Amino acid sequence: MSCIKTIREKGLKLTLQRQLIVDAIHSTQEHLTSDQIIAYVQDRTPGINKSTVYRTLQLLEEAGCIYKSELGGQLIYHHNEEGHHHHLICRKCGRTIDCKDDIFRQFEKTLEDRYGFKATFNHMVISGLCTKCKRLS
Amino acid sequence: MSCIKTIREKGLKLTLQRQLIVDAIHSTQEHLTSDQIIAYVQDRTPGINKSTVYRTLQLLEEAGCIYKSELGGQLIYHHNEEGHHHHLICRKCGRTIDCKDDIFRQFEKTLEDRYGFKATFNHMVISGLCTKCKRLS
DNA sequence: CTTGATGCAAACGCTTTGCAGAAAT
DNA sequence: ATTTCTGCAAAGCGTTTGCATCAAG
Repeated sequence: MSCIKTIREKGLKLTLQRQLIVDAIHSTQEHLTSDQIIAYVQDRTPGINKSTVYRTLQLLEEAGCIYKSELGGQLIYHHNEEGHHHHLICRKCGRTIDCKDDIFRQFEKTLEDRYGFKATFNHMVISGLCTKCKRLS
Repeated sequence: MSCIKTIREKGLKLTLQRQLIVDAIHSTQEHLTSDQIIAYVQDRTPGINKSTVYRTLQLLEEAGCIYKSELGGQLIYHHNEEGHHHHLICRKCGRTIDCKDDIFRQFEKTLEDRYGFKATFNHMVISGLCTKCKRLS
């Protein structure tokens, strides 16, 4: 669990709260909203405060342990175990497909050729329809 | 000004407030935040209320006259004169480059081939470096 | 005259902050 | 013992809502 190691290395204190928050983020390959993280943590140890969760998420983000993105006006969090990657989210069933950074290579080239623009794709969240839902619609 | 026409056609009332808000959105090719729209409108006619602006923006969005997206945690608004299009925003100088929908065609195909995923790109905002800033960095 | 829009103030949801007490090192 | 973290409560921010009044049609 590299988050824990990072916390130690930075001389930060390793509290139960922080361990639980790190757990929550690693509990899924999908994104979590702050509410989901708060629920996970409070479910296991009632009494843990929202502000602690928000503070820890901020800390973990600054330490590079997690990513924060936006989806539908909500902030969402994801761990950073496998480096840069992206998500395809089905707007019907909500299924998330992870994909690697290299899908953007060709698209980046197109943008650079046509507009001279060097795009940066940071942990993108792309909305659409997955194979199943595409067939049904 | 097709927004005005749409308002009329829908039997909605054409007030000074609404005209000013439509003006604001057409005053630039770039995105505007709600704050910028509120400022534009109040600058010309002091006393116009925020809630009127928010209500009108919602109305115009539902009528398909404007787009709402998110950028850096903020909601941003853009008129819809030329149909679907996208923006490349330079994270250094803030310059906005408009680009047409067709830049995504090939990328869409890649996603469909590799993941069976039918992506939808709605008025995307892509961050990166423009030609000038790229050279300087 | 009728319907719909406005301004105001208050509520909203999510996130952040100041502070005193509590826990990790 | 010394930091640093926590819970609490309160404030912050952008946005939304209920309501009485006002204006467009």
